[in-house]
Parts: sequence; C-alpha cells; structure tokens
Amino acid sequence: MASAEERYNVRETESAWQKAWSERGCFKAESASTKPKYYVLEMFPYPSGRIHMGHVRNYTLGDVVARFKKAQGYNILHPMGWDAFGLPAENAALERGVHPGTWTRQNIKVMREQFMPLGLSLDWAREISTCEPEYYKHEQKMFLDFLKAGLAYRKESWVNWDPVEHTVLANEQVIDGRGWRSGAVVEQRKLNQWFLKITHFAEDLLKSIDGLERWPDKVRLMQTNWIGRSEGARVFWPLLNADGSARSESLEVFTTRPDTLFGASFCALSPQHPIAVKLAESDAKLAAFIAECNRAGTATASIETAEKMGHDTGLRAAHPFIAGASVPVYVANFVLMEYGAGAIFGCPGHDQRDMDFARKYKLSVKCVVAPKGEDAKAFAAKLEAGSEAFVEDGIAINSDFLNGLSVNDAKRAAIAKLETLKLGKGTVQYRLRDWGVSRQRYWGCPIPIIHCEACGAVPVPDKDLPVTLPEDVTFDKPGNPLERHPTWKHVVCPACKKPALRETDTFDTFIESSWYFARFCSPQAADKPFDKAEAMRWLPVDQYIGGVEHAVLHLLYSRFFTRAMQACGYLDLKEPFAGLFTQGMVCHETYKSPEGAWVEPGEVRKDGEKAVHAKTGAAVTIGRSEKMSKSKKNTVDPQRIIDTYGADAARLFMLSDSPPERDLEWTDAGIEGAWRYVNRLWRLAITAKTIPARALPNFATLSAPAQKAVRECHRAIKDVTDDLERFRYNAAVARIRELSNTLTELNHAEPGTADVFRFGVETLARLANPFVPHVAEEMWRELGHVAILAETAWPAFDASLIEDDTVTVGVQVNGKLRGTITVAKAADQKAYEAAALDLPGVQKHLDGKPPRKVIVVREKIVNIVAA
RNA sequence: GCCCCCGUGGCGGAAUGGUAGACGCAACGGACUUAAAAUCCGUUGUCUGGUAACGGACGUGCCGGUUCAAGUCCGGCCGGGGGCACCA
Repeated sequence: MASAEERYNVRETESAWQKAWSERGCFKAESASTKPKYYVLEMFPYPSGRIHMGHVRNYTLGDVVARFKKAQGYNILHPMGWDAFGLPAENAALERGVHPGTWTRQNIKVMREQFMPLGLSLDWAREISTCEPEYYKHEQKMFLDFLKAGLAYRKESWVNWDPVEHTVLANEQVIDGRGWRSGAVVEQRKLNQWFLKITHFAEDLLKSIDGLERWPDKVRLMQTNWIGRSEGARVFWPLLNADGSARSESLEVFTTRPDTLFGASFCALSPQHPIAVKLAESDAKLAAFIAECNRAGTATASIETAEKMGHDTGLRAAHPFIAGASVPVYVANFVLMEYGAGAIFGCPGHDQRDMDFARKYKLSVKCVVAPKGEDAKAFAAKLEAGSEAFVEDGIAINSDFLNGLSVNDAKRAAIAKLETLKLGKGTVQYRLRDWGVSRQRYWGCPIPIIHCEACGAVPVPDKDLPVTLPEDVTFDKPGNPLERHPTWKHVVCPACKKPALRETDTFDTFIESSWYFARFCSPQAADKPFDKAEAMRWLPVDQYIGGVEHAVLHLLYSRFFTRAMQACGYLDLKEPFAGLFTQGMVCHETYKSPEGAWVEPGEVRKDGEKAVHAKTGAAVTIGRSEKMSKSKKNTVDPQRIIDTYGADAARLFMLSDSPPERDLEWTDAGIEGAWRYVNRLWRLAITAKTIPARALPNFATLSAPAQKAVRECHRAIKDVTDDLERFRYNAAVARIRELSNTLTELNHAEPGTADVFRFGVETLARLANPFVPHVAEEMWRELGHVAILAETAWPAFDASLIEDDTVTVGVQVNGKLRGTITVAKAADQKAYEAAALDLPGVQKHLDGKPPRKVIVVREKIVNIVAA
C-alpha cells in the first residue's frame, strides 16, 4: 500500500500531462492520413463570461468519444471555437460602457483558459471566433450566392418584434408568445426583411429525417412536427357581392378536410389577408376590427384564451359543389395569414374552432360525417344541436356524391371533383415558414446589401467584401447603433454610383452556427469559407453533442444551410451531422431564505435533512433540483471544483452517476466519491508498480483465482467497449469500478497472483483513459510505459477468455427462484434438469410430486412447473 | 387540446422476456490511530419465523391480460416531465 507520504498530487499531475499532450501535438487532426476519419464536435459555446457545469458536461462527453475513437485507431478531428456574436455583448455594452467586441474577446480569453485545465483532447489550432471578419466575410459571400440562387429574398411582412431587444425574431425564437432570450411579449410589425428560403427544402428536410438513424427519436420527431406536413386541397370560392352579383376575384382557402365541403357554413379571412385589407379601405368598421385584431395579436400573451371574433364582410362565397348556394365571408381573428392561403372555409360540424365560431355568430351547423355503425340521422341531430364537433373518422353523409365514403376516400373523391371543375386541387402544405434573418442589432454580421433608390437592393461587390462593423458606435440610446452611425451607412450605389444607403440590419446569429462545422475542416482558408475537398473528407460530423434545446433551431437551420451550400456548389452533402447526442442538463437543489430570496449552495450548511444559512444559522428551505441558473443561484463554479478536486474527478462525477441523456444532479457527496475513486486508481498503480513487469504466464498454468481474474479483465474490456459505443457511460464507469473491486480482492486474498494483478491494473488504466485521462496516464507511466496512453491503442479482448466452461443459472419453481445450479456449458438439457431437480429447495416446493413440466433454457434459466 | 418520453431501495441508477436492485452515494458496525481525517474490512429492499444454521411471504406507480416466466410485451387508469399549440 502507498505510504502516507505518497499522495496523489492532482494539480501537478494534471497540468504536467496537459503540457505533455500539447507539446506532442497528440490531438492535432492529421490532414494526410491513411486512418479512417472521425469528426467529433460539441456545440460551440457562446462566450458569456465564464464556463459553467453544462459546458463541463458537454465537452467531457465529447472528449470521451474523441479519446475512445482515437484509441480505436481513427484520425480524429475535435476542434473548438466560439459562437461570438450575440445580444449579451450588446447588453454588456449598455450596462458597462464596454465595446461588445472588447467584452467578447476578453470572455473568450478567460473561457479558453478555463477550458485548458479540463484536459480536453481538442485541436486548438483550428479555433475560430465567429465575430471576426475572417470568419463572417465568408458568410456574406455565401448569402450573396444564395441570393443569386433564389434561396434568399427580401419582402415586407408581418414579423415578430421583441420590444425589449428592439429586434425581429424568427418563428423558432418565439416561445409561448415571448422572445426566447428577453422573455418579452412579442409584437407583430410589418417590416422589410431578408429571408432564407428554408421552405424550398421542406420536403427534403422532412424525408431525410428517416435517414438520420443516429439521432435521438425525440429530436427527429420534434423536427417532423415543426416542418408539419399536411395533405389537403386548395379550394377556390368565387366571390359574390351582397346582392348576389359576381365579383371578379375568387377566394382561395386551404383545407385538410375537403371531404367536409358539404358542411361548409362560412368562409373566413385572416385580418391581414389582402382582400380584407382592400375591403377595409371602404369599410371603417372592418378597418377598426382589423386594427383591433392586430393589436390583440401583439398584446395578448395567452392566444389560446383569446375569444374567437369575426366581422361579416357582407360578401358571399359561392359553394364549389352546390350550384346556387353560397356562404357568408367573415374576417376572423383566429385565421393565420402565414399558413395555407390565409383563409379558410368553416365546417362547424367537424372542426371545434369552426363550431365555436358558428355558435357565436349563429351560423348553421350541418353534420356531414357520422361514426361508422351508428344511426346517422340520430347522430346528425345530436351533433347539430350540440356544441361539440365530431373530428374522428367516419362515413360521409348529407354530401351528395361523397355519401357512404370513408373520410379518406371522400377526401380523394372531393379533390378529384374540384380538379375536374377547376375549382381547386390537391396540395401539400407545410407549417414551416421561411427563416427571417434580419436583426436590428449591432453585434452581428452585416448584411452585404446596398439600397439604392434607383437600383433597389444591390449586392455589395465581391471586391468590397467583407462589410465590417464600425468600431466607433454608441449604445446610449435604444435601437440599432448602425442605423444612427454618422457615416457608415452612407455609400454610393455599386451599380449607378449615386448616393445610396447600406443595409443596417445584421444577420441572425444562428447563421454563424449553421456552417462553422465546415469551417473547421480546413485550417482557416483565407480566400474561401473552407476547402471543399477537405470538408468532404471530414464531413459529415460523426458525432455531434449538445443540448436538446437546439432540437429545432440550430439543428434545423444547419440542415437547411448545408443544402443551400450544396445548391451553390460549396459542398456535395445534405446532412451535416450523421450522429447526434443530446445531453441532459446539470441540476442542483435550490435553497430559499425565510424571506423568499434564493440562497447559493456555498452559503448553505446541511445538517442532516435540514439546511441552514452557514453564516447566520437561519433555517433555509430546500427546494427541488432544477437546472443550474444564475437567477436561482443554484450554480456551482467548475473552476472551484477543478481547483479542489482536479479535472478527472469532475469528469468522472459527470459521467458516472446518471446516463448522459438524462438530467444530472450535482451533489457534494458525488464529487467527493469521484475524487476518492481517482485516488484509489492511483494507489492501485503504486501498488502494482512494485511487481516486476513481465509477460503474463500461460493462462493454463495460472491458479484458479488468477484465471478468474484474467477472465474478468477480458470481460471488462468487452463490456466497457460496448458501453462506450452505446453512450452508456455510467454503466461503463460501473464496470470499471467492478474490475477494480475484483483486483483489490485478488491482491488482498490470493498470494501468487501478482502478475495478474499488475496486468489487471494496466487494463484498468487503459479502460479508464477516456474518462479520467490524467490519472490514467499517470498510472500508465508508473507502470513503466514510455509511450503516451493517449496514443496507445484500445485494448483488445481474447474472445476465448470471455467464455467460461461453466455457467450458473437460476432454478425456479412456478416462476419463483428456489436455488441456482452451476453446470458445464456443454451440458445438455437433461443434465440441467437433473441438477435442478436435485436441489433441496426445489424438492421441498415440489411436495414430493413429479413436476408437470420442466422448461430448460440453456445458459439462462430452468423453470419447473409443479403439478 | 394534440404528440412524445418517464414512474425500480433512503438517494443516483443496473437489468438482449430468463437469478430484480450491478456500480455508486448515504447510513450503520468493525480495524488502524492518543485522536481526527484518510484508508481498509463488513452490513444494508420491506415484512416475517428461528438462539442459530437457515428459511418464508411480499416487492419495479395502480388494475387487468399474454407467457412456463413480465421492471421489460399488450390494454386501461393515475402521477411526473418535455415538445407543439387558433397550422384549418
């Protein structure tokens, strides 16, 4: 055993190995290599100031993958960078008067230094920072290429306006009617905006989800729902004036239920529908109603509680199937302009919203679908008198040529008829809308466009790229500093050379993260975003790791952007991430003082079940464990943990207690336990190094306990390897601990097993390497190895030693365990049966009678069914 | 409202339909120590019989089903979490 003087010096050991790895360039991606490639990437961090536990977990998970795959012989690309544009930098500028660039670059410096002691196997030579012109100039060029290819466009539209951030937000960035960062209730404004045509790829983005086999089902489902494919029909309703005379236009609606057309009792337009807007010009009441709707849309946070309101335009729409019939045309607050045609036909009998609307405005309700097997007349009478729509499958009734058809057949028949009449056609509608990328902010990539009165929106010529941000800006007033900069926006039109204005909006920062993974592939090409051949060699990312909060946003944008880059010749690739792993959050108990203020864990002293404030002694209530956040003050600073216990202990704790996809609760006891195990590993190595290194004697000559231990080692290699492949890191750590328990027992109890013990500790070091790389290296070195463990091949197991000659299986009587038998693996069923029936416990429960049946599943179980 | 996931000891969690609770945390007992820390050895699902050796019953949210065998599969509830949400 190690003497008292010999203690594991974490600090020195960890920094020494970090230095050794760095000096040797262990983790540099090889540009020319015959090894198969493996690209490991964690979602790059936003430089907010300091690293937090979520970062530690994220990068530790990726590091396990990288180190394991490296040991398995892959050429690894494991780069790091900074998602450096964003609003917090501007807020800091506002609050502290520091330039966003200064603040951001300072944070990067601090966080980079904080990352170093974690011992991550990163290739820092490829570090990128998205706020530098060397990075963002390429996306300006790409944007102009997208523009040429028709994948970017500008249009005036209603947009989500965040009144706190003073900027537009994408649909994906509005959560529960509030801005995803500010939490402010989002308003609707009509603005000229740049859009990227993500809908162009809607079908492909949806279909390709099937091929993303190494993505979590949850994320695939979320993207599927977000894209929201619906099959239905566009239907044209010729419009009539109040007096029944025909108007020149017809109203287009989208429906997924053309089978219910015979149940139509009204049509409704969105308040933003062009026809509604036009009618409002000569109808003051309607204009007031529309204004009211637009205001309500902005002021009401809880849209779902908003009452359905409508305004009768006086117009009528001619029914496509019933000659001479028509329905009233309303403008209604619940009809969305952005979806479908911005107008609907209402069938109250089979849509709850339409029912609500019909009851409120006393419109007719007609049942046109009845459940199969029920009395249609009675059902229809009940439905038409009630207030609940029937939305399930059934049989068409009261519907002329559709009568008797199922919902699906009726849909098909209705569409066919519409197409014959040229009053509609079958179509596919997506919920997905184009990605609005204009932001009225300073700290982002300038949109490379010049607005000229004569020439319109003119792209900035290549030779004038990049359009860089001016440094001399002020943040003393709300709004966009670029807009009020005295000179920056004043330029001449590249086409006509007359005075013109620069676009002062910047890109949504999700653009930078939509292609950074490709930039990493070729070390910082100056004249192009990345080298195509290099990118094709490394991409797709083999394993991408990050939080599930990006399931739709970043991950969908990147999938789109990759397709857009392909369309413009940058790549020949559609899917950027072949494998995705979404980690859980790092949580901690919350504490509150009697006054209701949050209390930091550092100020709380635990006294059994109770908690008290360390300084004042006042009782503190313990709340549920929640995601670490500054607002709830339940954070633990990684820096402090690493200073105290070292990176290995922090990494081990992150990996060992919970499955990586689940939330992890940080506890002091947990990190202590991890720390103890790191020391235990080291002591095992110190003990083992006193044994001379020599080849393991022939297996057959070993004592029985030694043989058993050797088998254990090989089984551990197999199990840990399997667990690593399947992201079962908590199970892998448990398996490693089991092996150390076996070795400790062996060393204590059995003399003459020294060689095997030494072999076991070596195996332990190699298996522990991806998880706790520093102490593993130290063990490896203590055991006399010169080669660095980080560059040593993953251990192989001997399949013949995995299997034992005998097997122990349970013996049940009527499904209840009554004993176990150990039999030769080669034994036949009869031998199992005989051994099982021989057990006293079995005899007792058979009560002297012969068994009715004996089920033998070799190497698994024996179950005896008693008479 | 719609869709998805999850319910296992005091706690985190193991368990290709085949010996439920691996591994760890906490707790308790012991060794070492003047003492403490550290370390090492042991006990630990619940109830219950027995001085003991050793047994018995129950047990994976609840109710039912399939099966020789169910934490695992199927149906129905209850509870928790997440996503979407006036998407026609």
